[in-house]
Amino acid sequence: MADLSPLQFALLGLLAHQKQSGYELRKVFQETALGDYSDSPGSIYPALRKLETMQLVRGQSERGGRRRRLFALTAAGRTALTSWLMEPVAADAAAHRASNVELKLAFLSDVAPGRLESLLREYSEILDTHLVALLGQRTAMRPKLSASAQLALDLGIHLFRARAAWCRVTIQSL
Amino acid sequence: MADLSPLQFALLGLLAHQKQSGYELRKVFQETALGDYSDSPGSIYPALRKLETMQLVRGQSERGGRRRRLFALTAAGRTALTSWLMEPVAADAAAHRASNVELKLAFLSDVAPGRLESLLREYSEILDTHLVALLGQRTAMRPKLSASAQLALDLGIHLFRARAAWCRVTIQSL
DNA sequence: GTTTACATGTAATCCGTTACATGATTGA
DNA sequence: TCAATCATGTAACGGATTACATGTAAAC
Repeated sequence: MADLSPLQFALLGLLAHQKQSGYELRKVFQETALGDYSDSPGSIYPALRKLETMQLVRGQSERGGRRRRLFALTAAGRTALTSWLMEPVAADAAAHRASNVELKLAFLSDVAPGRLESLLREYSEILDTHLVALLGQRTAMRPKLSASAQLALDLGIHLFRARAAWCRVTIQSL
Repeated sequence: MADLSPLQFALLGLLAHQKQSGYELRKVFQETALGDYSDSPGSIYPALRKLETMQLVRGQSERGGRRRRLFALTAAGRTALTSWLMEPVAADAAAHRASNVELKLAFLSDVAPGRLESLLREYSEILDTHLVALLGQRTAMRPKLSASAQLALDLGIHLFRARAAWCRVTIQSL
């Protein structure tokens, strides 16, 4: 199974929710905070076509009114999306793709709602170990860092703490 | 002035601190949380060469011991770095490059320490307005979102809040 | 003397961005 | 009818990733 780009997973996730045209998908990226993808057609349409040749989505031209293509997930597409969501969080963390987890979160209910709690637990654990590493880095490098570099590191630590805290609260509330 | 990639700015910033070889720079990306750049030579060396042809850095081969090239900022390089740091934060925010600000933070003391407070203030303001937008989005879209999509949005909001809070505290402490 | 770390490079590839280009439909 | 929105595409470009490739010096 060739793995896909974050953009392609985002498209699969959105299509899992409902059939949409390229234009509609594009607007989602424009208007919401779903990853920082370009709102330009040059990214979405080629990505969709690629997913189509991989048979993960199927596009059907509507007739009547404006010409447009409605894309839907295929069974294979749903499988690909699901197995991505099921992947251990450690894989993303190892690849330094922290935001992948947050992207996954957005699509979980549509495809694999049972995965929610385990994903949060895994994420929480990864965050904790990463935090320990960052704190170690801080004490080790403190003397060598300029004042603002220390601030940058502090901000990083602060954000990881915030993530971890959010995970804990959210797990509690389940 | 052609603008540079985040990686190139990161390299300039690191070189502003001290002369270093490509190998040393590479290790910084490997070992620290400075952006999520690859630790592979395929990214750093070409980027350095490009900076060199632009005359923003100058590399000098050391003789004796191992063969290696020590890179240093040129005057033009320092100017380019400084003007990037001085750029209004709004420009980054508009380009959806939130993490650019955090990258800038890391290098501020070495080049433009006076910029620290104004940068934090600008960032803080941008974060606040962005937060308002996100909260609006949440109330507007709440009914249409799946449970996990709401969680993803919540996490996003939580992290922005954490950033904003950190800014306020840090500004206070100056 | 052989492994490990130092040190630099190139080539293939992929993918996102930017910019350009086209045309249909709706609404004022 | 004229502007705005809907809707899709392509072409050029840049830059990062991956993998490959090479060689030296230190350490054991």
